[in-house]
Amino acid sequence: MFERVDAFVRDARQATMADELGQLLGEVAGELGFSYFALTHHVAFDGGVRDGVRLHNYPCGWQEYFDARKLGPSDPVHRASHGTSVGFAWSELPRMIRLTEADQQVLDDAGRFGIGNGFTVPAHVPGESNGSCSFAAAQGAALPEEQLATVQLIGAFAFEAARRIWRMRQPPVEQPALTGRQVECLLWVARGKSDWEVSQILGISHETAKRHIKQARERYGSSNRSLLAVNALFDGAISFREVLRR
Amino acid sequence: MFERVDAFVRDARQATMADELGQLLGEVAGELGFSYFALTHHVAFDGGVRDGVRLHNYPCGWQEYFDARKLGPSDPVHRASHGTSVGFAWSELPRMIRLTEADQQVLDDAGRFGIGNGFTVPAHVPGESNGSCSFAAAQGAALPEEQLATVQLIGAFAFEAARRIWRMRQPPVEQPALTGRQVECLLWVARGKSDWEVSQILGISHETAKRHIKQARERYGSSNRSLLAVNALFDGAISFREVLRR
DNA sequence: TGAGCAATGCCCAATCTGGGGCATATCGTT
DNA sequence: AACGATATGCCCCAGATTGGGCATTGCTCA
Repeated sequence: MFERVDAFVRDARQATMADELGQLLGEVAGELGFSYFALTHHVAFDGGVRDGVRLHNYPCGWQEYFDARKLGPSDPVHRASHGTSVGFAWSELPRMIRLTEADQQVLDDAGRFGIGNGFTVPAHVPGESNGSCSFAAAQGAALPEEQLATVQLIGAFAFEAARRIWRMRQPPVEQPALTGRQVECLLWVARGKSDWEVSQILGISHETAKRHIKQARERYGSSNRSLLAVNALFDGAISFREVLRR
Repeated sequence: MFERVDAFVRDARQATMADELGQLLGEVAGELGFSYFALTHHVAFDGGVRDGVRLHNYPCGWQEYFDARKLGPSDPVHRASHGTSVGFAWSELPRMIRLTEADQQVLDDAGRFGIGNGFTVPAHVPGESNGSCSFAAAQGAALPEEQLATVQLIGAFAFEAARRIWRMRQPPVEQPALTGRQVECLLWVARGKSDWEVSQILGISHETAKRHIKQARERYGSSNRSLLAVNALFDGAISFREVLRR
């Protein structure tokens, strides 16, 4: 199996086009005993090239179903993947997130489209949309349970290859990271401090603190400090651990 | 090799204490041909139990060197790991980030401590500190280049095991119960809406929206809406997926 | 059937925030 | 030497937020 993984990693590194990578993924998925694969960013797709990475061989109609409901960020499998750093079987979902009725509906509908049980490997890079790479059996077919380690590897390397290809396709605006001072201010903002309090804590003027916070907002395009805190937490610029420490 | 990985994953899942996991990591690192391992969150450590995950067997003195310079978030290897979703050899660093003189100094100093070349596997979970799991050869020794796939697997599963152990260690937080309306308002607050906008969206008066938001703040003891959003996200009253959907 | 709570509404006043603009000093890099 | 990025400072001002208080309606549960 290791040789197969190695071969996939080598091929994936060579690939220069999305279709090529899709082809490779389809082949390896089949060999591992899966009918389907799906490598995607967890964003709502509505046609733009800049939407994000997406490669899959799900049954006809599923993508339309998925997009019509804008499931990218809210699909239960995607949501569960936001809470872990390694792959998991979909049968674990109830232990990972609270499944709402809408979630259950999505899972049932997937079954109706012919999608059975599956494995999903999360792929998160700070500052980018969250993503994942899934492998699924056909409805009714058994999931090759012993393949989690292999799938974990294939999924991770496939996602990285996809990132590389998408970066080549549109190398554009690299989002300027927050400056050190902006992060410091941001931490205190997320801790509920006012501009003035932040200035006293950091030993700078009220106006300068305001400025750093304003620039952090602009970096994220956040209209106010609440959304700023949410966005910065989501992409890892600051973490709950730091913010709520002590 | 796959059996070795499987055995590690099984053992790691059983582990209930950090030291146990460290022991397992040390063993597998040695078997793979590495002298050192380091599994850590990328935060500045200053002694608190809540600082984050950190397990390593680096040479005596290195941790003090590292902490004195607060390298957690700025260490060049850590920084490089923030730009990828799969493991990489440290020899790739110059192609991944711009190495400043300070970075070069850190790498040179690591060599003086006896740390040679290594592999690092990133581990990111939205809303948590970034982290990674590294394996390094002794200074002068060759890096087992063919082990990247194995290291990728061990690193990922080890990090997840560490997250599980640290979560168990954290004291459980009791949830202030929010009313349904409070949660609805809160969602829009976290999305960056003003009181007035929330009132229009929910079809209630400006004053009533203010009231719900105020009461939600009081439930959490949050001094303002930014901290309210952070607290509510942290304990799961609202989730990134709901907030950032669409 | 009365207490408690969720949800709704309104008013006031002090403070905070967000959007402008202007300006200087210090770094690197080019 | 010029440029860009970062960090620092100050001013103005409209609108948003927060912290008080007061009051009604409908529901549930003991």
